Amino acid sequence: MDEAERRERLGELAPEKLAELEIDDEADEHVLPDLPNAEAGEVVMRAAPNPNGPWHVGHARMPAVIGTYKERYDGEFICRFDDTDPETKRPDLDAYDAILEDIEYLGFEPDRVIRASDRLETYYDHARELIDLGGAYTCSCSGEAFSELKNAGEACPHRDKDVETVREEFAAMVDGEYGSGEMVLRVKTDIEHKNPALRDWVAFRMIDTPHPREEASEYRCWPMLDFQSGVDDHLTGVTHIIRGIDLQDSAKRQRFVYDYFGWEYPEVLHWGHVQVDEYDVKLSTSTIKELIEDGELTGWDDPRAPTIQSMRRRGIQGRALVDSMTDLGMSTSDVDLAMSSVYANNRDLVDDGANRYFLVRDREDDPAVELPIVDGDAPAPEAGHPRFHPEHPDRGEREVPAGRVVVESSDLPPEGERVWLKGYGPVRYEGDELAFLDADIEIVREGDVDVIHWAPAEEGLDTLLRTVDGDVRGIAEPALADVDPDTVVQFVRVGFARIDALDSEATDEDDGPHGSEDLVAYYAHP
RNA sequence: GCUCUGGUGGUGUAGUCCGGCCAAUCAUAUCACCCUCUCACGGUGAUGACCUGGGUUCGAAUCCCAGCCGGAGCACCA
Repeated sequence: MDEAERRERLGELAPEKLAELEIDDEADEHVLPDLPNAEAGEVVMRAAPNPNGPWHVGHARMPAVIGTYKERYDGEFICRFDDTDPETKRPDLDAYDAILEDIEYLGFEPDRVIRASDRLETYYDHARELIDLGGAYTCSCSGEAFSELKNAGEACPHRDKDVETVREEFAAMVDGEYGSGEMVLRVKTDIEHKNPALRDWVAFRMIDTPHPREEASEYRCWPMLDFQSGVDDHLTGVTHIIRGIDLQDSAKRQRFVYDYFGWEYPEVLHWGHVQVDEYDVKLSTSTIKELIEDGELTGWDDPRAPTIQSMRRRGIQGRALVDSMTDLGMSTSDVDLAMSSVYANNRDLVDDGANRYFLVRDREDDPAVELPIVDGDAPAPEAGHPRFHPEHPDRGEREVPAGRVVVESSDLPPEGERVWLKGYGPVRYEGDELAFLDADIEIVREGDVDVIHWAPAEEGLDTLLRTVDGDVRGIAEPALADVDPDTVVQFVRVGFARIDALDSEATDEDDGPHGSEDLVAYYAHP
């Protein structure tokens, strides 16, 4: 009796028990904890990426979690680009759209997309208001000088300037009359606060480098994250903020501004950093960017890169990544995401749809060997006919021409022993040929004979399989030529892969496509 | 140094607020077996964890104290 039947029986015998079971099921789907003080229809959350590059897999967590809560609470999902540093975290103009595409691939669509660099006047207005409230002062101390005073809990001489002067100096900042480092606007908090991180922090500073977006290129006076983000969260009606533990003090800093304005601070949740196993590459936009610039990686979608674009090119569905991310929960400690969990989720999603094909790999430590199939105790058929999918006979069978074939050398039995070519039949390995045998599938069922995959030597497709661990060459069966690019297939006994192209374009990579391949595929996982 | 913050199997997670139903949940991983033209899927089983030490209590993963270990902030980065 399978699960469905069991439930049906239970429904007849004890309906109330079945109802309990179903309630439990529903609870299971809520992997994430409830949001504090959340009311359906009134939850607003935002992802606030810095557009300094396309996303790595760790970035999937924010849209995954926000998107999941949005669905649960019928809330709103804002994507706000916090692009207020034209210099050290300089925005990459292509990254805005790349990030939006990454979000779409994950299966979400932001209800609103905004850019902080469009909103400078708003921040200036709030700064002026804050100055009038006596909550901010212009300061020309050097960073080091102020830091020393701050650590000693002492105010700098600028702290007591009269509002009029502050107003004028801030206007001069906005007008770009100071150079980088000459003047900042500080929020007046508590210079003796026991946590030094909260003492009179910088709200605006001067940056000489123009912003890469043309619309914002004239501005020189830029808000710091805590000011900009704090103002925007309030103005856009954000009710729940999720941020990393690196921003643990942000809420405490921003509360000073909220208090000046009489605003109510949103609920805040923090979570730890995500690391991903299986990659040598650090999960960091700038590191990946450097590797690409140095030619160590071919691009953001290099299969060896721990990026969203790479996942996508490998045929891993966004949903699989999202499920793994929500499984991570909301813990404040750092977590390691096991890629095997993403793969397990993806397998659930693609196994049923992925048709089966043969790819014989030709690796240095396990080369493909080419052998003719000859008549043995029985005449050798001209072709094999394996199913497209073991559980879907209705999808039909492929035709794999026999004659001269290739197999992976480690699959070959000892000389004189038998092996079953999947979808074709039994052969005996005779050193330089494979002799077709008069035997039926019983020899396999008895356990004496292994079943292996194979491909025709002549009609086979010269294939490049790009994997996390580097490129693998091989020969694939010709039926793959009829598969549309972007289809996810399973290479029998190898793993799932996405068909990338049916003819390759040459690259200047050491090991990349030479342009002669008939097929390029990206490996997903076993 | 100062200030936050956290520690449940290899990984993630439930349980911790309001001690007993927890000799600890679920998933993944690994191994074995079953199924199978031997991959994958599916099924069965096994492996494997409450950071340490005290205390409170009839009873502690849960409460208290100390220690150990980890992460973060103290930027004119986000």
